[in-house]
Amino acid sequence: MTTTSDPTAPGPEAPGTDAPGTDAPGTAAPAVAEGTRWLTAEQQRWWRAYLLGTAALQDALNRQLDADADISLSEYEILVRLSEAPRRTVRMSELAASVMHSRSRLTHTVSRMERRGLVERRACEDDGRGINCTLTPAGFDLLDRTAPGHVGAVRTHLVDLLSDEDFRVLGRVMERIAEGPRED
Amino acid sequence: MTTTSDPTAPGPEAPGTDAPGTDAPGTAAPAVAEGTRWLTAEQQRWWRAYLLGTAALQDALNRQLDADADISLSEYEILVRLSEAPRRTVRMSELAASVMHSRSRLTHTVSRMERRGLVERRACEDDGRGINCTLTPAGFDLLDRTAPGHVGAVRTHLVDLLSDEDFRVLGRVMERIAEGPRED
DNA sequence: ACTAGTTAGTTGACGCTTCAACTTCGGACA
DNA sequence: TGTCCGAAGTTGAAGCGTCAACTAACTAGT
Repeated sequence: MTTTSDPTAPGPEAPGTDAPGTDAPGTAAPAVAEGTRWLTAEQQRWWRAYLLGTAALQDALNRQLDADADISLSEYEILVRLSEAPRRTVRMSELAASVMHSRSRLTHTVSRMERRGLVERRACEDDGRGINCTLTPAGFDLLDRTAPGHVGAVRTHLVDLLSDEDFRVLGRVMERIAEGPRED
Repeated sequence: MTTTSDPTAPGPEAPGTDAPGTDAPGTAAPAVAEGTRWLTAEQQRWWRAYLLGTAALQDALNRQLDADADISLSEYEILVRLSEAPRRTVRMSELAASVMHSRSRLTHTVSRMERRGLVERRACEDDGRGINCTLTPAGFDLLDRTAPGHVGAVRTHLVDLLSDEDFRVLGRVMERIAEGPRED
């Protein structure tokens, strides 16, 4: 497998059995707390697949968007949320919540997007603290041009790899994860 | 729903029906290419859940690890990979591949970890280009101390929210996603 | 009205990631 | 042997995200 360039057989000094990750440490491990509910070998496999899968998908989508429109997936998501809102306008804090960004992060991102002319900010009428973020025509055009390529990527890297049923399960599972444990 | 602070009814000028994201644009949209296979409303819902779910989980795990051990999830994964290897040693490029990081990213991360005394780098015997990365005792200790808390977080934010069957499906699905479409 | 507490949003510094450029080494082939 | 190409790693700059600190405005209790 090309990996075993090390000829040292797993002899006495070779560890590897008692390494904690998310699995149980080998039999009588030292400093490890005892009450821990480690993952089974199978669960560990799924967990690792999760980490690699999400990383791969994120990567693929980001690259596609960056190449096609010089925007990131997060920026794309912001454009989408705005495009769907009543006057293509959403308050900063709502926008932040809807894409799961911190307010700080959204401020930075929106500032960059504003510099590019994709969105505009304007003070809220009814709430002196609020700021409304609006999608500009240029921003909408960009989204419009970018959407087909993006959907294509989502399909090839995700949807088309799965049966309808699997995708449905994935979706429901993700909804539960997004909600999180009882009151986050 | 607290969101509709805007009293303007969806009248003539109010858009929102023809906004492309991953869904189909409303009826006769303008500039949108015609051949696009948009996502159905249901698929879109799952896709959005995916984005929010993965974001939430990443966040929760990173916070837990950062609070407990001042390391990120990526750093934790590196510690795990090393701890499992024959001499707690892995070549940089293999390590990068195993956690899906670019070589550059791994170099930077490992440099930081080396400064903290968690890992060490040493030239490869057999290949003049290669660099071996080894987990130090201090690094292993950190992993050892951190693992229980981390597994706990993985359980509360993921495993315990799902039935065994759902988790299995999630895992298999993620394996397919990680592999990606025919030859990446 | 006054104060305290909360919510909305921004800012700047610092840390992590990406990207392109670079160095070094190994393998193939003449 | 010399040359060429690709693989392994590193580097520094620039972009993005996080964190803590800050301003400003709403809310509430007195």
